[in-house]
Amino acid sequence: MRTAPTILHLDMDAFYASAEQAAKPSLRGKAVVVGGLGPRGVVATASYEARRFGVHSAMPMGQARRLAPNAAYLVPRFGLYREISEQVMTLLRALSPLVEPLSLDEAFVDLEAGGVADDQASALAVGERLRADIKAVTGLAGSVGLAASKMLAKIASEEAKPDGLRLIVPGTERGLLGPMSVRTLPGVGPATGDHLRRGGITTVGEIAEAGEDELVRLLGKSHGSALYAMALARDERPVVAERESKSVSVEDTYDVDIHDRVRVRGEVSRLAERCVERLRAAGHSGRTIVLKVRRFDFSTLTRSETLRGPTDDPGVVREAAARLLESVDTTGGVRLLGVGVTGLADYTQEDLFAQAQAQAQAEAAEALEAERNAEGEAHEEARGEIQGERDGESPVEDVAETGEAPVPPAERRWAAGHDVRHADYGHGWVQGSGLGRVTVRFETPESLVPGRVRTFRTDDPALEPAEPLPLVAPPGEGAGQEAGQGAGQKAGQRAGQRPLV
DNA sequence: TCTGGGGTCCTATTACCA
DNA sequence: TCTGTGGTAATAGGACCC
Repeated sequence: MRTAPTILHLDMDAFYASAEQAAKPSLRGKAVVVGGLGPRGVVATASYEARRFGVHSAMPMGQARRLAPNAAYLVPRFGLYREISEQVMTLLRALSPLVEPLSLDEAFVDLEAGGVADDQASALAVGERLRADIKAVTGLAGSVGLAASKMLAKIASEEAKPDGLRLIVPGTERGLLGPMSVRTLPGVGPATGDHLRRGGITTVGEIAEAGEDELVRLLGKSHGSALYAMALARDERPVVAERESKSVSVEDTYDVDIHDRVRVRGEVSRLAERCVERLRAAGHSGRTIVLKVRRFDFSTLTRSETLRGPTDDPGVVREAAARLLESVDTTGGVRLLGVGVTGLADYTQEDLFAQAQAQAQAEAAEALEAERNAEGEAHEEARGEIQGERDGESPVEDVAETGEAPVPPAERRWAAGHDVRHADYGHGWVQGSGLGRVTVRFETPESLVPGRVRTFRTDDPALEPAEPLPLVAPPGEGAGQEAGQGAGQKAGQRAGQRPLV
């Protein structure tokens, strides 16, 4: 057990929403909700202003709109968040080689391994400087927790929010934890929380009092003893940099349930392709294909199939997914479909090719033998994993692909919150769209006052999608460095516009 | 008025093999 | 040859996290 608080946990405050507020001056100080905007969307992040209305993460969007009808509703822009995240992670890695990112907006840092802090005072200094650096580089606020273990550092940063720093002094952990809800502990969600409550346990202190045997009885060996240890503030988990991923998956929830079996097959095929794209981009191949189906009644099931060797061939994955689908009843409709690959390997293309060839040969020989043995009697159900492309004439897909190419509606092409550029008015972002119109607010992260709002036809040739601008201007580059940006924006300032939101 | 998308880990059951 | 036995994969589901 460490005796100094040298594990740091950083948590960016309301990350997606804060990034959008930094990018869009007109949203600063206002309720902002980022998430899926479709009929089945949920909230990814709500700004602190929106939280005052009761909006929070994972809440259905419809409910959020009822609670905060005047908030700004935006679709997430992961490209932007990833860039900001990289800037933050770079600052963290300057502190220590041991940085463990948990997501785009969270990470652990082992300060001791970095040699930047070995006692309370130095840890505090590092934490405060880090927060200042993050603000200077990204313009955003992050909260820092410092403690002797991961669990406590994370609890500390939670307590520090928003825009704060908290250090848990070694030796005070048990007293601090005792009165807290069991839900504070990592790994205790709604189900485990209910379980414990039924066992008469609602606080961390009560877990400690109950004893390990009782916890194991309630929750099982692994979970029970892990939780008991946490309740005693025992957590020896090291900070691990570079955890390699174990699976890759894509899934889509549809705005309305799909009933048509042919469409279901078509969607599964598309998902398989997208999954393989991601798999390849990550330089991986995988051996187990997983199909996920959520039915109309929200019941979810998975079906999986393990191939004889890893693959990154879209045809192979598509066909495995299609086979798995055949074992699933979709009458009644499906709301979600997903395709994933696990059992990842980073085989090179060459290896894969050689392996596929060897396998094809082996199976050809096998098939020949079978043919000899089973005198013309039907094809034994050789599942033909690797050499799937052999039977390329799949009638199923031909049918599936006859579906007309969907024309993206205006709301998709001009997604709320995305950046655009207009030939005359410069840089702005989509405030809303529909009915052949798109409304744009012309402002940049540098704008000092909310920008002016204009409405265009969705097919206006002067309007085009644009990349997000940096939230903080790089040194030496002032505002207005973007040609054309000034015009619309300054016009708005001059006229003192207070556009409606 | 319902309930996203991307993951991780754990558990139970079954199959298979030596 | 029959019957356990134990280990390891594969499969399915569920909880949890951000």
